Amino acid sequence: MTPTPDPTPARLRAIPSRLIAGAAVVADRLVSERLAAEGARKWHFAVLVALADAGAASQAELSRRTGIYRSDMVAVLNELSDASCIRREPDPVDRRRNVITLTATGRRRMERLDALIADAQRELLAPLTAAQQGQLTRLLTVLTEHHRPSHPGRGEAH
Amino acid sequence: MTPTPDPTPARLRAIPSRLIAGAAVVADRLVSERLAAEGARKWHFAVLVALADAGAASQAELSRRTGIYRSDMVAVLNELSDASCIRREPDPVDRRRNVITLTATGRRRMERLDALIADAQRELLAPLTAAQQGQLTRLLTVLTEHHRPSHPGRGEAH
DNA sequence: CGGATGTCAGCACGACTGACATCG
DNA sequence: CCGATGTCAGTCCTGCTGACATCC
Repeated sequence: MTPTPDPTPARLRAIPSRLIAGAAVVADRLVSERLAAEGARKWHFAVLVALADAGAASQAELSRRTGIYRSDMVAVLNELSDASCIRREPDPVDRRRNVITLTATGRRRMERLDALIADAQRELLAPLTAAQQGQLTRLLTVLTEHHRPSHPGRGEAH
Repeated sequence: MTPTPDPTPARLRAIPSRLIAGAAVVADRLVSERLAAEGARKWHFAVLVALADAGAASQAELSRRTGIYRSDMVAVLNELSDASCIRREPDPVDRRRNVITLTATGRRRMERLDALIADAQRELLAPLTAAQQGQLTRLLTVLTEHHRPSHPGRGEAH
């Protein structure tokens, strides 16, 4: 009957950083569960999209596109390679680099995962109206954009 | 000169769960850095507030109020106890329990940490107008409230 | 030479599980 | 007996660091 009153003190519930953290947990669970059903993780999807949308690249470049550390990128690419989603070949013009290429299998997989993630987003944002969903993403975009590593103060002009 | 163009593909940047995750990283860094300057972590603050706002309680009850697992609560309380912020005494009426009480030292520490965290929130939300800050917290409240563990579908009425 | 690259080993943390003894 | 409690041990994941050999 009683709607399970939240035992969390109001003062804690009102802290924005805590709200964001809570939302992140929910969002991550939603996404990860769907992807897990397909044996994938979000990093796989991120790399696949980075390749599909911006073309073949070195591992370091993929790190920058996705935000994955280049140390961790190794394992992700190994898994994607084992699943024939990508090819990893030495760069003929720069022998330090590997050129990562998306395969047809990889593209199909990306599209499949894309659908799963879109579902998760829908479920995540379901409690909000369409207008509110737009507001939220806009606000978060401004916020994160403004807090980029290269954006500690307010700009790089000096 | 060029403002360091974000190499992240637009498709990835537009995913709400990714936006939220990014914001969570920023928020967590901001808060944790401030607290680290004082040798504290967010769990310490959460427990102190839970005690100050809702009164003395058992460890299990504190777990529910703060969201910290009762396994991990042990270490947090040990640290708070070492710093004389709380007292941990066996409950005379239920000998399984410990009664956790906030000390005067603990209350002062809580107030100190509260100020630090408020600073962090201000910095976090600085890129938004006051109205937008209100919108964001409201939207996130609705979202998280609606995705509570006891709230998977849309309500407990049936 | 300085700097980038791919790789590996390892750390610190946080969420979480399992087990256990105690007790209501 | 069932269930809650406090505690400990240990797992898994992730963000991140350090080091190293290779190469521009």
